[in-house]
Amino acid sequence: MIKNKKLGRKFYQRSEVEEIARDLIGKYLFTQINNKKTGGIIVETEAYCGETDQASHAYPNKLTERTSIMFEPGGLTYVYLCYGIHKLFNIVTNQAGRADAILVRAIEPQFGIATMSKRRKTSINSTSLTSGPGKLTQALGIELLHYGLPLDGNIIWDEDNGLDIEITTSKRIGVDYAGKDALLPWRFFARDNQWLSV
DNA sequence: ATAAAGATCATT
DNA sequence: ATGATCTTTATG
Repeated sequence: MIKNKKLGRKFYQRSEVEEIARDLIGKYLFTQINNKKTGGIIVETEAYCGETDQASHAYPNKLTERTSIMFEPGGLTYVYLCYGIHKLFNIVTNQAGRADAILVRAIEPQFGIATMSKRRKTSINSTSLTSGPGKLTQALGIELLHYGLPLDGNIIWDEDNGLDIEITTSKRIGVDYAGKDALLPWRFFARDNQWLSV
């Protein structure tokens, strides 16, 4: 019997962002938007640390209108527009004043698949349904207006479950501008999963 | 007020 | 490989 449970503040407010990014693999991510519940299993994440990590929007503790939410306590969303086209979904972590966040890069679709394929304009069993950071936000209905929402179970939230998944790491995708930090092994993904990005 | 740069994706 | 597309940020 699998017991589902929303993840609490304690989970997100730990100080090691890469540890949380790893722990998120295998958890559920849900949205309830326009009266449609959609979601799946997180299979790929990336950790970003605002204080030390040149790849982070908040490096080096850079406070702007966009990054301000990252300085809030963990358990909020950070949504931003990438390349003028795609909305990327992040989860803010750590304590107030620590600008860490985790980019969710791929999920394995599980709930509301018909709704997701309609939003994506892809066939219902297409492997490109949620296999990338811009794709999953489109499938889940996440928009810029969802910036700063708490992951409290009303609109966007995570749930624990009984899954035990083998996790692999690599350098992060698309952050070659980050110098030395581009090589950090801060991308986490479920091994041999068909719903990964790229 | 303007310019440059993207944590990507679909198409060629 | 390349083009799309537009917000955010920095600079003048």
